[in-house]
This record gives sequence, structure tokens and C-alpha cells, in this order.
Amino acid sequence: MLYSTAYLEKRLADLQEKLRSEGLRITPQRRAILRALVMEQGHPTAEELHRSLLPEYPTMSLATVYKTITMLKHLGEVLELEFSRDNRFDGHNPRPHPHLICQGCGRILDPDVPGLAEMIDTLKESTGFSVTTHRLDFYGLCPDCKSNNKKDG
Amino acid sequence: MLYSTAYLEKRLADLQEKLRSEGLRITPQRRAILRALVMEQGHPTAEELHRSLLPEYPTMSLATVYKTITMLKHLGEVLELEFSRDNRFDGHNPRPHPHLICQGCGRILDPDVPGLAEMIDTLKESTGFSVTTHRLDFYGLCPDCKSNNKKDG
DNA sequence: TTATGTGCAAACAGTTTGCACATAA
DNA sequence: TTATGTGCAAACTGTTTGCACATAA
Repeated sequence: MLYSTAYLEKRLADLQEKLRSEGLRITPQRRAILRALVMEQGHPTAEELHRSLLPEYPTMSLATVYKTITMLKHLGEVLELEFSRDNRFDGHNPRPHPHLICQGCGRILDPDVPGLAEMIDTLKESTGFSVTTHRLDFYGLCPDCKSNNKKDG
Repeated sequence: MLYSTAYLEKRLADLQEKLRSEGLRITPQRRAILRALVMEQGHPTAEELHRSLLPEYPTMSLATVYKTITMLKHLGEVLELEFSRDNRFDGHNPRPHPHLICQGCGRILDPDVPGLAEMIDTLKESTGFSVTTHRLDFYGLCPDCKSNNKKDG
């Protein structure tokens, strides 16, 4: 997940433009939440976003974070990863895509999975379903956590 | 998901034997919950299980349903599908496997996904992760709901 | 100026837990 | 007989909502 600063600034500007074009107001809170969602590498929870914003915006409420994320989901600009506790949000790539989750450090990567589109086509053919979206999470240990485990064990 | 009655009865007997061998008590409630989990086609929620048991076991509490499911998860005999609301449980195949979920009728199928093992091997190689488990859900419309949609539209 | 957004606190829903009572072994 | 399980109600946690006040446009 290595986006250039220029790329991230462009994404942020595009998001603001989208709000504007939808007639939605651009408040300091929304600007801050957009920025945090875009700049934050990784897939933060609502709590994490809120916590990271509090120092600079001491009156920022968690409810506003949730409301803004909900708005962005409806605009199709944020992907929500639902876990049974602590959902996480992807403000970079709002289209469904596979995730690779390290059970050691919690890191979430967006790996390339070659052949996925073909797999879904096959699935459609064999089942008669129309497959419109998906949620694909692979769990394991990242290289770092694998070697740490060996040291500890 | 078309298991024969004989197969389901065997699964039920195996589960009871597992409890016995672990020194866990076989109470009427547990017997009933095991039976419901095994016989219920599909992937019921805790509430659905509880509701289906209430007529025959009017004093059955939702807490006991949860506690029994938790026990079965620890024994590795039930797979929990976590959604942000209303988790669902698979008492047939407790190993992680792909699901195909109809957004029309809520039906959940366990499709064959050829090439999945190879895909995971490739993922391991390209990322250096050890991939130990996964959660793979494909969403769409089943053939029935597709044609109903056409009629309604 | 006024429709929209914010922040607080309360509500909500699914799940878990503490504890007195019941019961399988 | 007694360690384990049950059922109730309360607690918990992440998320949503209602409403008075604030503010972007």
C-alpha cells in the first residue's frame, strides 16, 4: 500500500469535489475526516479515526465520524469491512477486493489475486447466480510475525 | 446442500460422542441444540435456532443457545460466519469454505470453487504470508430471485 | 437566512456474563 | 453428591438516532 503523496492529495481533492457536486457541505470536521481516511495507511476503525483526529479537533465527536463515513459509503467512496466487532474502512479503494490480514500484527494488505475474475465467472456459470460483489479475506501471518513467532517459540 | 438423513444422524451421533469424550454433559438442551444445528438446512442465526426450539422446549434460553454454540466452536465443530449483525452458524462443515449468498432471499450455499487451493498457494508465494484460514463470501442473486426480479421490474 | 451538520446523550441490538438454582453423571 | 449447566437479568460494545444548537453557503 504505497501511494505517493501526490496521488493521495488528488484523491482528497476529488472527494471534496464529489461532496461539492452533490450539494453536501464541506465542514472542518468533514475535511478532517476525509483527510484522515485518505492519508491513514491501512484500514482504520471508526474509533481509530476519531482518536487520531481528537488532538487537532478536540470537539470532534464519534457520532460525526460515523455519520461522515456513512455518507461516504452512500457515495460509493468508502468500503466498509464488517467484522463482528470493530468494522474497518478503506478510503482508497471502495470497490470490493481481497484482503490479506495478519493475525499477528493486525496489518491488512490488498494483495493481487490473479485469476479471481475467472474464478467468479466459473462460479456464475456453475451455480446460475449473478455474482455482484464479494468479501474475500485471507488470514495468516505476515513474514515479520512469522519470524518473531519463531524467536518467541 | 442435500445431506441424507442417515448422514445427518451420523453427524449428530458423532457430535454427542465428542461431547461425551470431552467429559461434557449431555443435557436435553444441548441435545436439542445439536439436533437443530445439524438438521437445520442452511446457516441459522442464534435467534433462529432459539425460535425453532422454543415450541418444543419452552424454557430454553437464548443464553444457553449462545453458550452451547460457543462450546461447539471451541471443539471445532461449528463455523461462525460473522456479519456485523446476526452472525450465522454452520454445523455441517466447520472448516472455512466459500459461501454464495443470495441478496434476494438470504439463502446461503456452499459452492464448489475449483482452483481455490492453488490460488491460496500462489498468494502465499507472492506475499510471503502463511495463509491459515479465510472467509470467502460471494454475493448476488440466485436463479429464482433473478427471475422474480424480472417479473417485478 | 436557512437548510444542513455537529455533538451530546440516550437508544439499540447482538452477544456475553454473574449468579442462584437445577441436574447429569 | 457435586461439578457442571441452565435461565434470568444485567452488563457490554459498536453503532445509530433524536434533538437543540451551530454554521456553511
